[in-house]
Amino acid sequence: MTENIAGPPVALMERLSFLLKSTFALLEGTIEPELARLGINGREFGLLTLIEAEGPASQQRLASRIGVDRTTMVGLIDALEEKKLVERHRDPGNRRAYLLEVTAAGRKKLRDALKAVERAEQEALAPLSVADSATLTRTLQRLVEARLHRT
Amino acid sequence: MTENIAGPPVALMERLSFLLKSTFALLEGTIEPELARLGINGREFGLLTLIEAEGPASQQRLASRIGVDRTTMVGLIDALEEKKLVERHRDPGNRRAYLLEVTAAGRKKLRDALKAVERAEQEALAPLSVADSATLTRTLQRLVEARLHRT
DNA sequence: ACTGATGATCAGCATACCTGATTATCAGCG
DNA sequence: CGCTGATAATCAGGTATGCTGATCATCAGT
Repeated sequence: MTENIAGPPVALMERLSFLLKSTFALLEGTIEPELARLGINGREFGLLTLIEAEGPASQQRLASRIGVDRTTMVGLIDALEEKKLVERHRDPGNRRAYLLEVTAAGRKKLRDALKAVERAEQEALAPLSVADSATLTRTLQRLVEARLHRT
Repeated sequence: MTENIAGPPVALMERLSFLLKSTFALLEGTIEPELARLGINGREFGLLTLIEAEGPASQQRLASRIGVDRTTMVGLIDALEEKKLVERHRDPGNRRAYLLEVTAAGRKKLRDALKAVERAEQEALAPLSVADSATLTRTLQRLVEARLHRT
């Protein structure tokens, strides 16, 4: 009954980093195809979410919020702008910077994508009870928040 | 009291994929420097763990166990072999394949690395109670295992 | 006006990973 | 035996990604 038919060995199943990486990969495998049908990817979804939540903000400010390099952000915004989901507006109070804003189409896309992501998350969490899913989310939130307060 | 001083916006803190990725990054940031002092990285640690657990096995068999491409495995084993931590032995029963084995030095390295990893994990989990940490690990294990049984 | 800092951008480099082809070996079958 | 198709490892090449350092425009303070 305790065979090890397939999958990783027991030793790795004890390693938190392996579990986190595997679980993330599992979730990504569900989410990315869904988002691809909407013409975006997971990172773009996250960035859209961020821009909408943070209101108009500069690229560097947004980049620092999600741990993306400033030079990488250029390409990400390029892609979103080409898809007419966000717009670069010069900041009148600081003409070096842009104020990034989500377009109406971007908000629509975000709503659709959010539905898809939530569906994918629920599917990925299907093996767990609702209570256990909620506990998992809260536990991870605590870890991420604790990290911020330490830095 | 509910200010949002820094860190990601509330909207992203609800997204499981974001939480998993962030938590993994957090853990990696602790583990990798520790392993670097031993001259290996996280992936090599995982591979060493796997080879020791799975006994002598072929590259492709091991690769499939951790979701690594067969061509990527070549370079990984090259690096471990150069460090004298594993050895390629031709399989006498199948001279196309190698049987990979952990050397004595590799086992020693693995023991040291395991200690470092466990220390880093405990540090990363410090914000949680021991019970909550155990729950987190078990929950993630259930998700990963459920995935295997579905495939 | 001059100086140092900042926001966005770009060129160039390194890394990582996969696709497809190659070589050696195997197993099965006439 | 000697084919034939499959398999293990490898390598060459392309692609994607992300970073470092430099550049240009702008700002803030003197």
